[in-house]
Amino acid sequence: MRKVDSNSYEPSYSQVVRILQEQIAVGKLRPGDRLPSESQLCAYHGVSRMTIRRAINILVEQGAVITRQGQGTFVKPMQFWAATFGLGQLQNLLSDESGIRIRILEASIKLAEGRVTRKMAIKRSQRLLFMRRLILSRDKPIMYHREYLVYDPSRPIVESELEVTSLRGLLEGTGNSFIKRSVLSIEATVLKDEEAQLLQAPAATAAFNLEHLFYDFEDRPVSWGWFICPAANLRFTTIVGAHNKELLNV
Amino acid sequence: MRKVDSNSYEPSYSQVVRILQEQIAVGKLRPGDRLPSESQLCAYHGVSRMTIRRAINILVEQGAVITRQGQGTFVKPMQFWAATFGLGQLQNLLSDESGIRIRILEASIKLAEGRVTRKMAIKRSQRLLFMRRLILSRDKPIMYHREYLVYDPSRPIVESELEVTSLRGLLEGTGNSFIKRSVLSIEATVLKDEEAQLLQAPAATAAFNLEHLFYDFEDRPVSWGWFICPAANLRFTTIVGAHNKELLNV
DNA sequence: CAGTGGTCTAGACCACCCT
DNA sequence: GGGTGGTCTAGACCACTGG
Repeated sequence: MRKVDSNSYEPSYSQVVRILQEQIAVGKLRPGDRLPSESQLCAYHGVSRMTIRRAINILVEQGAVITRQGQGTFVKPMQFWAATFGLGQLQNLLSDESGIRIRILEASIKLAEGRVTRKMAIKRSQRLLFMRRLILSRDKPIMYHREYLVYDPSRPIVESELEVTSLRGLLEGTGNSFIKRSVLSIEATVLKDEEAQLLQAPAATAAFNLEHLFYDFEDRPVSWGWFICPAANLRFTTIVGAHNKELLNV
Repeated sequence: MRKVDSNSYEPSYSQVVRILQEQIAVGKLRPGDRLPSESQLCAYHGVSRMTIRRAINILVEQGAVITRQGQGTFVKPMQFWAATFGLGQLQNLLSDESGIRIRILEASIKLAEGRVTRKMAIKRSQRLLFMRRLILSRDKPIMYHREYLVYDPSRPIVESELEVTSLRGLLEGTGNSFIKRSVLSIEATVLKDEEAQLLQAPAATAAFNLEHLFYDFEDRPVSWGWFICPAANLRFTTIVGAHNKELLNV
């Protein structure tokens, strides 16, 4: 079994993490097994207890092991429910920065009514900037976006929104320091006729609906909208359980 | 500004985390702002540097702040791309433990062919256990499951699969210590006629397709399958950015 | 009781950044 | 050079678990 090499450029705690990960990955440590105690690992690797603890904490955060006070540290079984899907995959879709363009289909002032007033918790009389955008990759439409923005000339967010021509700008652009948090949700949906036409897809195509609700630092909703992305363009993938980093590209 | 109370039952590092989170949440610390240096925080709160560092590391893992060696620690802007969606929502759907039943529609031995051989990287002659299950909640069908299992009497996984009558058992059950890792992916799809009929839904309803590929500790695929879940039953939600825990139930 | 992990300290040395 | 975060040590005391 390998030990920590204190002459390496890699920090000791990181070496310990790798060594333990490896033993789990090859099945030398199986789910439910107890790891050597911290003091044993200290003695074996010749490092201090804090270094060992740091390594173990990293494995805990990764979900690879679980610590039980008074008992020990144990290898976790694969937890199906622990799987998480990131929006990174969407980012990949849009990473071809140069080929991405945004076409603004509509930008108009509306008065709040119906669903919008409830979603954004605003009065019916409130003025809203309504926008419809089409996101194109190499001149092929890949996403459709609808958004309601609170129209308040005293808040510069509207201005910055109007200038947006890149998706990156749209979602993490210059103006986003006005946004404190955002509630996102993903639904499966079927393209409506209008959407299918805009996205040049057959009617009734499966699609993701990514809804977003942005809040400012006063906890007021400032923007509500959603992206429609045909299923063919997007798929969320993840790996759960013990694996080597190299597998992440599978 | 509040300080750490060393007489509290809450650990010091945790108090520091809360205090800093709070200052970010109320906008006292804005995106891009620099936090007080670690030594300043030590002096202010009257704790050691390791305690402060531990607190800051937690904020780093949460994505709330970023550290830059030689410069300082800064509040991160809200990162749309950092959003992650967990399978916890699916778990909620199935959490009504007593009301959940599984009906086995089919369980038969097949020979590998076509897609399956490629997905599972097995020979055409390989024998597979093919299963179709319907998951019911209070006698209403909510999910449909298809699965191919490598049929190898020397491996006990097949046996344990056949005994499965609860979903919890299926996904994290007794037999799962044979599974080292799993590749999951989510797609948007439209119910096929057969699926719609089984799920008692209108034809061409939007649905999620959750595909899973399980590997054993020898890195051999042992199970490939997918869940079909009508959109009405499932929605993935998450919050990104500064927020109080209480908001997570919104 | 002995052994485990959980918290915490008061130092140390280093790499890095800015002026 | 002076300040920042990054790594690490050698202790300490505590809470919890099991026999």
